[in-house]
Amino acid sequence: MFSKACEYGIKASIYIALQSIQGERVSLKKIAREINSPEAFTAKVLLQLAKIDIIKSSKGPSGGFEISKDKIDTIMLADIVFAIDGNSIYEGCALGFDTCNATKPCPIHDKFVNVREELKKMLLNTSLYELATGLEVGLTFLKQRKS
Amino acid sequence: MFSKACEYGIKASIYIALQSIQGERVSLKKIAREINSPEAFTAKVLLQLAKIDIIKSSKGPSGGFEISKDKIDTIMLADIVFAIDGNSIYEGCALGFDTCNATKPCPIHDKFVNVREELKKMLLNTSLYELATGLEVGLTFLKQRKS
DNA sequence: TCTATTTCGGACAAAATTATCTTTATTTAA
DNA sequence: TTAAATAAAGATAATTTTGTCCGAAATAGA
Ligand code: SF4
Ligand code: SF4
Repeated sequence: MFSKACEYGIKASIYIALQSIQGERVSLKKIAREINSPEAFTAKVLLQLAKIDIIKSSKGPSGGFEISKDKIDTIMLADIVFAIDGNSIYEGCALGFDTCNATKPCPIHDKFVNVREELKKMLLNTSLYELATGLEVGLTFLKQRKS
Repeated sequence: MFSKACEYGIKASIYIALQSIQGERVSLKKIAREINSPEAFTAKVLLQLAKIDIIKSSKGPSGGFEISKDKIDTIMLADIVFAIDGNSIYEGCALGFDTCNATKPCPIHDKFVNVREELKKMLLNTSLYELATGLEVGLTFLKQRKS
C-alpha cells in the first residue's frame, strides 16, 4: 500500500506530533527507537518532511524534531503520503497506466475508482492531531508488542 | 497498490479470458504485445497462475494459454491477486506491522480497515467474466492509446 | 522421424527500494 | 573557545523487484 519510507514517515509524524502536543522536542534516535525503524533511513524521510515544512528540525544538543502546535490539526495524512510517495495513490491505477483515461478506461476502472476515492477521502480527512491523541490515551500503538 | 507482476497477471488473465470466450488460445507473444508487457517476465507470472490452475497452458506449435470457459465466471480478481501478491492486500497494514492487532491497533486502524474492506469486497466480487466482456464490447482497454 | 514452435526452468542482469556508514555542519552549554 | 550533541549530506551496501537470456522439454505437423 505505502512504501516503507512512507510508513516510517507516518509513524514518525504521529509520534512527533504527540510529543509536540506535550511540548517536547524529540531526537532522531528516540523516534527510531519508538517506532522501531532504521535510524539513518528514517532521517532521510524526516528530512523530506522538514524540507516542505511539515516538521521542524533543529541541530545541536537538545535539538531534534517537532511540529508547530498550531499545525498539528491541519496536517493531514494525505500531506505526509503525498510528500513521500507522491500522487501514486491518487492517480496510480490498479493496472498501472501512465495516465488514467476515464473516457476509455481499463476494465477494472469502475470497480476500482470507488476504492481509490475511499482511500483518498480517508487520507484527506485524517489529521495528525486525532491520530496522536489516540496514542496519548493509550488506545493505539506505534510498536508491536514484544513477543 | 499491486506489484508489476500482479498488474501483468491481471491484464493477461483478462485478455486470455476474452480470447477463451471466443474459443481462441493465445500465445505468450501475443499476450505480451496486447497488454504491453515484457514477454519473459510475463511468462513467469503466467506460470504461477498455471500452476494453481487458474489458466491452462500447452506447449508446442499452436500452443499457448487459455482459461476453461466454465471457470471464467468463477475466477475472481481476488484469486489472481492472491496468487501473485499473496495476502498482503488483506492482511497488510498501512503501518506495516507483522500481524494486525485489532485489540491494540495502530493509530490509523479504524480509518484504514474500511478502505481495506472495500478493496477486499471489490476483488472478491469481480469476476474475470465481467471484465472480459467490457473489453469485448469495446468499452474498456488494456493498452494505452498510442500518442 | 525431423523440424519448427511454444512453454518451462534456471541463471543472470538491471533497476529500484531500503538500509548503513562516514563525514560535515550547526548548535548548545560548559 | 572548546567539546559534545545533533541533524544534514553523501557515499556505499544490501535486498527486493523487475526484467532478460538461453537451453531444455513438450508438442504438432510435415
Ligand atoms: S482506467 Fe481507471 S482503473 Fe484503469 S488505470 Fe485508469 S484510473 Fe485506474
Ligand atoms: S492496527 Fe489496523 S491499520 Fe494498524 S497495522 Fe493493524 S490492521 Fe493495519
